Amino acid sequence: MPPKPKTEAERQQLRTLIIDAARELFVARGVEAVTMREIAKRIDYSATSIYLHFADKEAVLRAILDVDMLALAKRLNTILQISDAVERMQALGFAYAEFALSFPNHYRLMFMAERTPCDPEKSSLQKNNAEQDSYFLLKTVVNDVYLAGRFRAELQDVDLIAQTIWAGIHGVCSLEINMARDKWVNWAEISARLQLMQTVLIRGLLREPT
Amino acid sequence: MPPKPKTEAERQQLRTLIIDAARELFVARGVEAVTMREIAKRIDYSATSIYLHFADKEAVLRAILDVDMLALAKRLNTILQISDAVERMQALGFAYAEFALSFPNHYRLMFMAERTPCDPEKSSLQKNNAEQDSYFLLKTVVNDVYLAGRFRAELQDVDLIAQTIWAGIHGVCSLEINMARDKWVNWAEISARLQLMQTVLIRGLLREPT
DNA sequence: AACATTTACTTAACGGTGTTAATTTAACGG
DNA sequence: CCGTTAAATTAACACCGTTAAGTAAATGTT
Repeated sequence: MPPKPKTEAERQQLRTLIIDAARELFVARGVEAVTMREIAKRIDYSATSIYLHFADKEAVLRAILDVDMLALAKRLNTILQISDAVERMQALGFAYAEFALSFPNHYRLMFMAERTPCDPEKSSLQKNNAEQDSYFLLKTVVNDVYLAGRFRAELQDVDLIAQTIWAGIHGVCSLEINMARDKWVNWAEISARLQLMQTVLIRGLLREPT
Repeated sequence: MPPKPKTEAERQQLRTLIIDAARELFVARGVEAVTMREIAKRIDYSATSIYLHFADKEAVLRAILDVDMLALAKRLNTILQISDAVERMQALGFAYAEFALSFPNHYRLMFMAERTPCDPEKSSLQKNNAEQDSYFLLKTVVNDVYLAGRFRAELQDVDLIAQTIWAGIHGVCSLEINMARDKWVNWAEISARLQLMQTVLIRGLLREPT
């Protein structure tokens, strides 16, 4: 039974209703496995109604990722209360990994699934705002360590350092998410793998005296 | 026009014809985007003929991965000619990354795409044979470094060390493959990222003197 | 030599997909 | 009070993976 006029607030409400239903299903069973009809059923609408709010399935996914990137950034920002720069950097790695391993399907959507590249222009998130942009937060945290003169002398590119740390932690998490059920490899405990990666990153990047 | 009898060799030939056509398409455009009808057209058969040789699309993919895992192992084995254990270990990392970055869609199928876990029972590859099992090759190479007493004293688990190296290299490669087109991040050169990861791994894992 | 059987393959068809077009229903502005 | 418009629906399209049913050629048996 379709009534007519809808305030902008109501439209937005329905948008987030769709996003939340879709996320729950995507996370539980993967994007490809979930149908538009299924998402619609979940919120008692017809499948075609979704197209009044999103261009296509991909657009629903993008909207979800935008919201979740913000959630990740918010979560990671809690480490800013740590005063020591190096400790803060390590804590960021652990917080990131905790997110990835707590919500593996989430993480897969965000950082492992094939997708069209994310354009800052088209995102609702503000780039270079640490509260919304997790990469910028990482860069900031790395930069603090850099300014404290704790990195090895030859390491002068903060982006390069940040990307190496990201790669290390992401490597551990993504292998865990994708391959850890594989019987082929005799996997060590994920906590041990994560801890060793952190240690290796710190030892490999910081100056010798502690 | 269907003739009747086919030798086992001919059956096998058709199997690899299907595999090769499917791989080419999968690698070019991703598994989901390629249809069975398309694979069939490529080799001038009807779509249903594929089902005479494979249970379903997933089975075609598995067969491809089996072949390609072997190809990767073969490629990586060339590093065994290097005599120094530490150099050999580094060379393995570079060779692995070269494979991943040269055949990104291949690599995605093998190590990044969601898939049912790989069971050694059902694979044609021999586990713990360095010529076919790349993880075993890595473990062997790591073990040589271990036996040479080059790792830090507290590192006693060869699997853990191997998995950390794998995670580091995989992290660099998978971020490159999935995210490097992303305008959000100011990416450093991939060669610099790979080199720094190698350096960090070596510094983080090996004993101090050299 | 004739014929039933088996094999390799094809076309037809099924249920389901993302998406678009056409249609209905309800509230608003005049 | 009625046409317009917005929100929703149902119908429909082209295509997907897969299965069922059908067809043609080589074989083994008689």
